[in-house]
Amino acid sequence: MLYCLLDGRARTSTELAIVAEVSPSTASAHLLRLKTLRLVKAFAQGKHRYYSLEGPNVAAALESLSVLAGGSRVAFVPNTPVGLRAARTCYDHIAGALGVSFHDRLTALGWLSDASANGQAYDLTPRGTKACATLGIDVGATRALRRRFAFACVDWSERRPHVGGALGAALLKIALKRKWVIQDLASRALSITRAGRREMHNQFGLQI
Amino acid sequence: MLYCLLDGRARTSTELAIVAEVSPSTASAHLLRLKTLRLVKAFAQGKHRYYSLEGPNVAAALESLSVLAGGSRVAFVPNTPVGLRAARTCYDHIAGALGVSFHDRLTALGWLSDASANGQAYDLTPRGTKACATLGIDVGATRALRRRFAFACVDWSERRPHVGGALGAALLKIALKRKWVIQDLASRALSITRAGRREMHNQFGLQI
DNA sequence: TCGACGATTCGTCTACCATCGAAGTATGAA
DNA sequence: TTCATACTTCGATGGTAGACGAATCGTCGA
Repeated sequence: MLYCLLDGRARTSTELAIVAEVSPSTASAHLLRLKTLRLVKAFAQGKHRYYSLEGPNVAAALESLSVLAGGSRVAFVPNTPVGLRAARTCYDHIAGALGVSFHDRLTALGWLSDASANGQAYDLTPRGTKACATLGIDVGATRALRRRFAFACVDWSERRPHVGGALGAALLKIALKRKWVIQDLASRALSITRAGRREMHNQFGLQI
Repeated sequence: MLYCLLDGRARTSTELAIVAEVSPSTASAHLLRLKTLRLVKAFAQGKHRYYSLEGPNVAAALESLSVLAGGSRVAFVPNTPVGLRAARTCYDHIAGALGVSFHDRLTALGWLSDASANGQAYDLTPRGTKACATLGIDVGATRALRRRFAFACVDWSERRPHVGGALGAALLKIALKRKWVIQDLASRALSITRAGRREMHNQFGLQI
C-alpha cells in the first residue's frame, strides 16, 4: 500500500485493498495503524476516504528501503479510460488532468489560497478576485450561492485536487462560453479547443 | 542490533544479543537472516565473529527510518577500560584508537591497499614501500617472514580495523625504537610521548 | 424516506514467527 | 590432548499478528 502511494497520489481504501490483495476490512485495519503511526494521512470526501503518504519523510524512508529491496518498483497503471483522463467534468466543474493543472496554476499565480487548516476550503485572494472579474465571473453573486464557494475536490482519475464548488462551476461556465472546451454530451469528457489551448496558456500560463 | 551497528563499528554476536536483550541463539538466528538479506556482513576473526552493516545503503535506510521513529538513537557506551582504549598493543602491533587512526591514515595516504576482495589482506603500494624504507623498515625481510604480511585486524575496543601481521609488528617496533610510544610492561597499554605525537603528525598527518 | 455503496468496527480463528534450551562445531589456551 | 570459550544449529513451544465475515455507520442519489 505504501509503495503504491509513493507516487504522491491519494487512493481510496478499497483500491488499496485491491492493490494489497486483501479484504476491505483488513485494508482498513492496516490503514488505521498506518494513520496512527503517522505514515499516511486520510481525508474524507463524500463517502470516499482518500489516503496518501503523510509527508516526504515517509517517502524518503520508502525510497531507501526500496533500494535495499533491489528496486524494481511496480509502475502505477491507472485504470481510468484514457479519453476521460485528460479533461472531464466532475459534477459541474472541470476535472481530469486539465482540472488539476488549472488548480495548480491558480495556486501558483496566487489567485487561490487555503482558507482552512487542512486545505480543503479555498478562497480567492484579492488578486484572484480581480482576475476572475476580468474573466467575466460575478464573484459576489457566486459567493452568495447556497453551496461551498471553493474547495479542493480530489479527482478519481488524477487523485490530486482540482477546484470544486461554486467557483469551480463558474470557471467551467466561462470556459464553455468562451469555447475553450467543448462538452461531449454522451460522456462527461471535455475536448480542449485549439483556441482554448492558446487562451488558457495566455491567461494562466497553462501548458497542456 | 542494526541501530547499534549504525555507528560503523563491528560487533560480536554475543554483544548484539546483549544489546537486543535476547539469548545468543536468538541473536544468531536474527543475524543469519540479516546476513542472507544482505543487511549485515559477518567476518570471522579467531573465535569471534564480527558483524557490521553491509553498506551505506543500509545505514541510509536506518537513518530515514529513525527520522520517522522520532530519532533519539541510543549512544554507544564502550565498556573497555579507558586507559586501554587510547593506545595498546594487540599481540605485537599497535591497536586501540591510535592503531585505528594509524590504519586510516596509511590508507588515506595511499600507502596501503586492499589485496583481497573482502579487504582482509593488505599490501603496501610502491609509495608505501618507499615510505616504510625511509622509516627504517626492511620491507623485503618483513615479507619473507612466515606469517601474513599485513591484514585488517579488527580491534576489540574500537571495533574498527587496524594493521596487523608482520607489517604491523614492524611498525610497532619502529615506534618503540623511536620512542613515539612507550610500552607499559604490566598491561598492554601504550603511552604516546610528546615527541611521538609531534613526529606521527609530521610523518603521517596523524591528529591525536 | 429508503436503498445502494463505501468504509469501518468487532469478534474469532489460524498460521506463523520469535524465542529458548540443548546439542554440536570451531578456535584458542593449558 | 583436554578443557574453556564463542558461536551456531536444531527442535519444540507459546504468543500474537494478521486475516476474514458479519454487522454497523455515513453519505449519496432516487
